[in-house]
Amino acid sequence: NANPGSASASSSSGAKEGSKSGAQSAPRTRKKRCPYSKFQIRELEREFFFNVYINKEKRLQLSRLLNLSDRQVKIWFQNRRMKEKKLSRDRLQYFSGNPLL
Amino acid sequence: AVMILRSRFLDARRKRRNFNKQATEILNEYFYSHLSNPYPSEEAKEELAKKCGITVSQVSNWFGNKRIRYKKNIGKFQEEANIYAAKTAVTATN
DNA sequence: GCATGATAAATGAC
DNA sequence: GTCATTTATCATGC
Repeated sequence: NANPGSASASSSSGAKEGSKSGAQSAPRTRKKRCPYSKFQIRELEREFFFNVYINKEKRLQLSRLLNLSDRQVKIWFQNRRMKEKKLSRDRLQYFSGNPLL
Repeated sequence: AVMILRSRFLDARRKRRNFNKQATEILNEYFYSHLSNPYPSEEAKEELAKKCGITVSQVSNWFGNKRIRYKKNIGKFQEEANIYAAKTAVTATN
């Protein structure tokens, strides 16, 4: 898997786009999608259960624990909220067809 | 009990079933007749979903997959493109 | 064994 | 912030 979840971390901080000064790099290469580990998902879901919106403080704390960037944690919560909304829509449609079971 | 239903529902989400041939025909017909801009509006998606007997999300999924897989290998879809191009041409003349 | 539909990271418009 | 989307990955069908 080569996930940064357990201990062999190398991604988050290291893979930053080095476009501070100097030559402005070409159309910034899109970050390759890397699935998160079970541990990372569990912790993210745990926090999501308590509050769907995470504050900056807990975000930084969680990002350090999971070896993810704060941006990654922020985006994960955004995507997770969208997922929850879609699940609600699907559930609604699902139970609308069946009176009960 | 609720949790059981929920977990069963979540598991069933990814149980994939292929669309029937008619639905695929409709989707492909729209895709190849809008090849320059294969982005159906929300209203168009709803209409396609209705005609295909699937959900709007499934229509979005289909177009998302179709766009990238077409772009990634146009040659593989050339034959398919020609078929639907001819089909739309026939319907246009009628 | 790939084709195909659905989901998970990541981006960008607004 | 939402939300449509891109891209890779997953899980299944056949």
